[in-house]
Amino acid sequence: MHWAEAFFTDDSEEIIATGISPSGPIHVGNMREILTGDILFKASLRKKKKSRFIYLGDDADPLRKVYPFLPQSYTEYIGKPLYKIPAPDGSFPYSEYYLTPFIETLGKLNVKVEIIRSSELYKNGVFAEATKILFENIEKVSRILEEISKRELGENWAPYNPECSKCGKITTTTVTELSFPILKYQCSCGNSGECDVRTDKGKLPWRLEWPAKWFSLGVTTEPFGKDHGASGGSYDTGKKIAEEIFHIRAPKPLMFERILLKGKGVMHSSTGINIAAHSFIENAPPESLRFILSKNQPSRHISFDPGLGLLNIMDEMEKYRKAFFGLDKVSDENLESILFFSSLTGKIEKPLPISFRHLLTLVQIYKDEASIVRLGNLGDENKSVIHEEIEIAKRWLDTYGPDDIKFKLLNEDARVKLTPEESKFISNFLGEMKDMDWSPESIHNVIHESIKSSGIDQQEGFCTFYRVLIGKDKGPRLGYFLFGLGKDYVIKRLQLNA
RNA sequence: GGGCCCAUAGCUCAGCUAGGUAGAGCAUCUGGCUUUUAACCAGGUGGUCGGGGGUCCGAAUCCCCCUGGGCCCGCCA
Repeated sequence: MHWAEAFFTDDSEEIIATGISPSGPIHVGNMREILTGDILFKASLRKKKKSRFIYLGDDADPLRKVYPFLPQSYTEYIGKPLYKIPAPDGSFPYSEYYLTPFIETLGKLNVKVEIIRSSELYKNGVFAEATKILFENIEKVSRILEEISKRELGENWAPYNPECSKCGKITTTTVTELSFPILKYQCSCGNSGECDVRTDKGKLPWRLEWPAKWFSLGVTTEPFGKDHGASGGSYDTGKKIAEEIFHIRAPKPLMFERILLKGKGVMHSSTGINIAAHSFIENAPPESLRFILSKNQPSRHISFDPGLGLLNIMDEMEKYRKAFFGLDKVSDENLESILFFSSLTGKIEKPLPISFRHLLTLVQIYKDEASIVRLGNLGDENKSVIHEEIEIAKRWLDTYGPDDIKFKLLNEDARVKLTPEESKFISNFLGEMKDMDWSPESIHNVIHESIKSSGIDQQEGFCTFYRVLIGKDKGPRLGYFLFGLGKDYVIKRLQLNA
């Protein structure tokens, strides 16, 4: 059984939650969380469970540091909530600047999720009840944190970080007095003040905010990265607080491994080792990302390769699709589930009449879409899908295409040095092509005949064409290639080099 | 110091939740074919399931120990 379907063992209602901090560009590695959640959500619906799926944007988190992609001037914003500071391009606020492309990306990936900003939860008092309970049990809460996470909280610890009314930071305040719902603080900027913890004038610390979220929203299932799952980590403390303070069951956890960028290491926004999610799905087939995540077990890390590796993924996905429609064979008992969870439309898409790999060749030969459709024998059936696929193929080549898969025609007047055997072969071909039927198949046949009649090595023969036309030793299938270039063009180039 | 994940064919991985004759793709080999940006078709070879112990009629699967690799463990997320 598929991992997502095996995850649910009863028919109770599910509220599946995920959260990603919009503190920077959301990258492919971050997508594992939301897509794992989405796959679980869809699996629960398939099992006829009543379910909701929530994404919580942690926009109330403070800016931690000046990330490498930020100007140095951001030093002044460190410690302030992301939804209260400006974005790098001058727009406002910071959090929406990174949330917007992410939300667009979700749409393109067929992720239908309720989007909630944690700032709203504070503003609307949704956390008020949870906060009250935490304050009422402050002794017990701090003991749990200290015992399970094996750290000391210190004298001035409070279950709430107030925002300084003067400097706006929530990381520099020290609580001096607390009696729910009002708390007094002293800030290192010199200011002191009061704050109502039922409002958005501050924030719960992460280890309390997480279980408070479970309590306030009724979360039953939550996928999260392994960093939360370490012993003594935030899931451990959250679980205990859920059970002993809020008297609820902690959500069923699904811990997933990280996504690595092949050859580079773990994806991280702060190290620069990452691919922005919105950029990947613009420059590669979006369903490939869903396919990768639904096919792999969450517990396994994924070595992500947007170049040649992606082509293999596409080959595999096309094979799966064909197999689903009885046109190929794949021995994977989860074939149908994997395809369903990869789908961008809610149903399993038919395979296109052309592979992504072949399309990459066509878009390099032909400038106009009409020719690609004609030469690829694509028909009118999937016009808009094919249009989109062609655009993606072009962008993929520009963005991730490895050099040995790209080619450019040489200038029309370029001369290439050939051996006598090669020249003879070209001449033979020119002789034979005069009154041939100009179609990909017959071109292919004539090439083979010319190879035989000139006694040249087979591979040499093919190489000769590529050297004359694109200056490389390898290239696209010659029949289609020459056909697309046009008879006149081919004759011209060959005569010049014969 | 603590924790999690991974280890199954040359490579990438299924199979482990509920123990019952060890699987796929790629690579390789054989045969076919009018070879091309990692061609296609048919068939074959290939594994003490990391090591050791235990439970069991029976273990890749469950339990314990060990080894190797990856990752995590103040705050923040």
